[in-house]
Amino acid sequence: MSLRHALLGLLSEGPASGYDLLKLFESSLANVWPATQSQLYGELGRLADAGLITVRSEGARGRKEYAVTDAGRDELRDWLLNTRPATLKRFEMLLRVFFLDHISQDDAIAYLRDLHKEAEEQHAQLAELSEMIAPYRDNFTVNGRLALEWGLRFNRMTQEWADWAIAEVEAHDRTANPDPCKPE
Amino acid sequence: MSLRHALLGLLSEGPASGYDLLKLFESSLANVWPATQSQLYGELGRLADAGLITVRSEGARGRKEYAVTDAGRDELRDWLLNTRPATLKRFEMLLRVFFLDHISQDDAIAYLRDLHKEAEEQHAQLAELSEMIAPYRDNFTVNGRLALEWGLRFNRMTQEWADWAIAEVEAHDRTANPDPCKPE
DNA sequence: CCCTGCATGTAATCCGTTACATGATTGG
DNA sequence: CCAATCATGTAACGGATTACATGCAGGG
Repeated sequence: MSLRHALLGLLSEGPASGYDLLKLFESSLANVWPATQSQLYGELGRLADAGLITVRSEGARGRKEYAVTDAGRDELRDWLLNTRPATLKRFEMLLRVFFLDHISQDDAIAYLRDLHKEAEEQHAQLAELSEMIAPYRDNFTVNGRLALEWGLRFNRMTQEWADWAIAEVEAHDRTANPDPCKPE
Repeated sequence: MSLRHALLGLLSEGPASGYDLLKLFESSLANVWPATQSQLYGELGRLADAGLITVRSEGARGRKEYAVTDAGRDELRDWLLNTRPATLKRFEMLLRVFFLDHISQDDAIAYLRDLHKEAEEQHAQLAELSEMIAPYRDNFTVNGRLALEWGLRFNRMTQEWADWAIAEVEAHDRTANPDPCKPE
């Protein structure tokens, strides 16, 4: 239930509407915890029912401004202090690597080059974001920079790995097995 | 729908029962694409209905041995060649980093140390696995080693990042704000 | 004979995605 | 006045997790 805590965290920085929060998810949290509009409004309702947030005011166009309650703040702290991230990782990109022997060596290398390229592009995108937020000094941005640095290192690491993996696939001679898709 | 392709991939290495496949998921694919028993039997049924796999033989204790069909092999190749991984990444560990200003500096550092430790432990676990599979030379293991190397680099990277982040948090003096949980 | 491991299945529930549906306000 | 943006909500569907439920076979 991390969406719930993401919302509590964002609202702890200050009150906001569902729409405001959606924008925050699209900008700051897009690479870390994506969420859709549907999900967000649904969870806001549930948080309000549970008394962790309240509607502080209603504005134009049916806008509801939510604020976190003391109970909500407690819940956030408890999540941060007393629970550990349950990291069930699914990497489709790596799953494909397991089955690379079912396509030709050239296609396998093309796949790895593609991964390299994507990591390069995402790295560039994050570097740009890093420059954009450079002037800001608020707590949220300071924390965000820690996460961003992780992303930069992650993409650099993936590029280096892809280079290594390409060399590895090239070295592992499969010419003895000209039709690797049907090993029998 | 990657579970489907994971199953097709495993069955392309040779026929197996649901139980066999479950063991493979628990060993080889646990860190890349975890799947539960329920999910697996359900998907096997759907794959059989779709004609991508067939029951090659039925053994003792109701054991059904599945084998991939030509249609299934085509589907696997198509997945590998003509689709790109849709990487929606959710990192609860990083989400928490965004809200580190809601706990004390000491607690924040303790959290980062914990991440370091977990990465260290997972690295050790993967290194052990690496030694265990060292003698094997089959295609599946060769590919698996590529994925494993990514995991080793990932955990090394995360450790280095955690060290950097701890220094960063220590440098960012928050003594001026003695109650960072309630910034107002 | 009993325990462990082999072996399969179903049901409830939750979370996430996509799509549909609607309407108010503001700036050009 | 029209388009873009602000703003919220619901419904259908699919995938994942947890729990429940059952039973056979082989080794000690």
